Amino acid sequence: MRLKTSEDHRQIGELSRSLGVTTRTLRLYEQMGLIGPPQRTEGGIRYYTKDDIRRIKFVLKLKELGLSLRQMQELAEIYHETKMPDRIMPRLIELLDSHTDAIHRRIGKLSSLARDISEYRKRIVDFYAIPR
Amino acid sequence: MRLKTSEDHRQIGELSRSLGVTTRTLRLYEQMGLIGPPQRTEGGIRYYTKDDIRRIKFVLKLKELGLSLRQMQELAEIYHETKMPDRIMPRLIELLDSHTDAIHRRIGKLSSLARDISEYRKRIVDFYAIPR
DNA sequence: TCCGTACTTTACCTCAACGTCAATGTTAAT
DNA sequence: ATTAACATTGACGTTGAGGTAAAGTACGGA
Repeated sequence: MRLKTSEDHRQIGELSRSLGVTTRTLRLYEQMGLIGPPQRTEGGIRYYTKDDIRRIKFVLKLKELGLSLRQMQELAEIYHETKMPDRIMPRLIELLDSHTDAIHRRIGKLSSLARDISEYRKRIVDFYAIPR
Repeated sequence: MRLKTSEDHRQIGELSRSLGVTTRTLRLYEQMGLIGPPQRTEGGIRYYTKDDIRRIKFVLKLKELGLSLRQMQELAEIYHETKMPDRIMPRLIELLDSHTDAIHRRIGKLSSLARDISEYRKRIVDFYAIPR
């Protein structure tokens, strides 16, 4: 039997499939330092432990919440410097807050944009319909 | 006196400034066929007429409404094929409509995202605040 | 031991809409 | 004629988040 999905060690292909990302993504995150490098076999094949996987899921969650990879890199740096979540959590909250603000601003813009468009559309339709 | 802002002929720098875009943008739009090539002096310097400028403003308006350059290219092609706005207006309306839909979808996503974030934030704050 | 599949790294490609040089040419005014 | 300010084209860079291909290696089952 393959080592593929034994209790605590999953290799990249299977893991990526189960997480809904590509292997490229996992390697990229590793390369960017968002996740720590996992253990390897003699031959160099990555094997991810439960902890690794939790870490990855955390990163994916943050991404889903709209943090950019760059921001997560920043968090990872703080994390490595202090090793304590005491420092990282305030920063994370800060990032989430500013992101929320940005979202609300964006929503505002899009709303007014939608209004503009419908107005513009109306003018076009009127102009296009009446002249005949 | 410079020819820069004489009645009907404005050169690219002054025009771009007054429109709030860069010269690069105007040249790009021309290169992409979104706006027709303006007259040039003997030496090759672009001089924009009022008509040119109206056209540019139209393009910028559409852009403001969220049309991509690619979509405007498409419109320009239709326009060149038929030379009649009879064809172009329905297509423009179509594009505006689909764009409006996209905006509303995007707003929906962002709204739920904002909710997710605030929930997540709360969990973090709770977890961070209580344990001591 | 061989095969097929999964894995490895490296490196270039994608999209959008420009930004930013660089090297050179044109214009208008003095 | 010189100079300052502007213009020209072309090419490469940027941002974000990976995609894709190539060429080679590792592993597990038969």
